Amino acid sequence: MPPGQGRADPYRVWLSEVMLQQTTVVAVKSYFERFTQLWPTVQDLAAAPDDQVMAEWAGLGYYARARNLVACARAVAALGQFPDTREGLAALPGIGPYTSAAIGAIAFDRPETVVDGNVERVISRLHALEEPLPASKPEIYRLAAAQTPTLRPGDYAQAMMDLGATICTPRSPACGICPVIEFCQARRLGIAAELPRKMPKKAKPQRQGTVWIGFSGSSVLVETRPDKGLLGGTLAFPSAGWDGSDLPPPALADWHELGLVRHVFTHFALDLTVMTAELTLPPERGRLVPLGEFSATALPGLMRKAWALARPNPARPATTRRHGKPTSET
DNA sequence: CACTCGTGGAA
DNA sequence: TTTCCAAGAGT
Repeated sequence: MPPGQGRADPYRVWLSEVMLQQTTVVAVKSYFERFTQLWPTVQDLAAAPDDQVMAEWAGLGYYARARNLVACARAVAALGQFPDTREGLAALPGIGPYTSAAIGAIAFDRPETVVDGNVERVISRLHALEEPLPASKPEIYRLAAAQTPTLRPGDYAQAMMDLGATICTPRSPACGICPVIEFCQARRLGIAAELPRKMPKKAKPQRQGTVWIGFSGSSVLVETRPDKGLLGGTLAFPSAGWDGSDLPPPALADWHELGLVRHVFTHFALDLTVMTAELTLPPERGRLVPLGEFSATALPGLMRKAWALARPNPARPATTRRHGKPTSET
């Protein structure tokens, strides 16, 4: 997508913008390449099975994005093409205020006001906004809209985001090489690095839970999680105690403890006890999958950590199978 | 409007 | 080790 060279493929713009929601470019890159290779067009993606898309998304996080991605692809396939207006785009699942504006500007050359975290920071500093986020968002949007050009709005939007990502960074902004330093009120006041101010965030509560990794010969017991809620729609091992569910083990068996997995979600931290057993009775939930057909890459990060303790042939045996406090407690 | 929803890298 | 946080959306 050379700057100023016509328009980018709406499908690729959409896919990349959705993947980049709250996710770094480095983390997205390989996923984007994989998705566009597997599904070159929105029609291809629309025809893909849900579980295959979920498996390819595994590890990227925020799994509602993957579920909305498929729903959106199917809606667009039914329409025949992507809507070319912000309103039309925003009506699709997984496309909100930011993404609809970004696609409109980048793919359809529309002068939409594109405001992401980068733009919020750049605008906050340019105008030295002292009011903390998120209360300052309406004012940020007004100021951003007032300086959005009608010429090459897509390049402008990406330039603003690149400025925030590479120069006007959250910590230690590189004001010395900033191309718009002469317009920056925060720099003039010497408070650039302190903006935007933010409301203090709540501490993360600690949760406990248990995950059961059961084997039956050369098969392992897995389940697909409900679409709603934590890790919604992902492949997982049966678990309980941490996500609102309080189910018993998925099968009556001689479960024994393998260790503890620590994981941090957006709004809580989790200590998950990993149990394993050889199943001699049919499981009451989940399904047995032959290890030859099982790949940990289809699991979300939390479940990959648990699998690392239970997998039959650890390529590299972990030096520590137990986390927590090795000192006391036997 | 406050809360839910992942993950991994950097300071 | 702890904290922050990254091209937000849905409810």
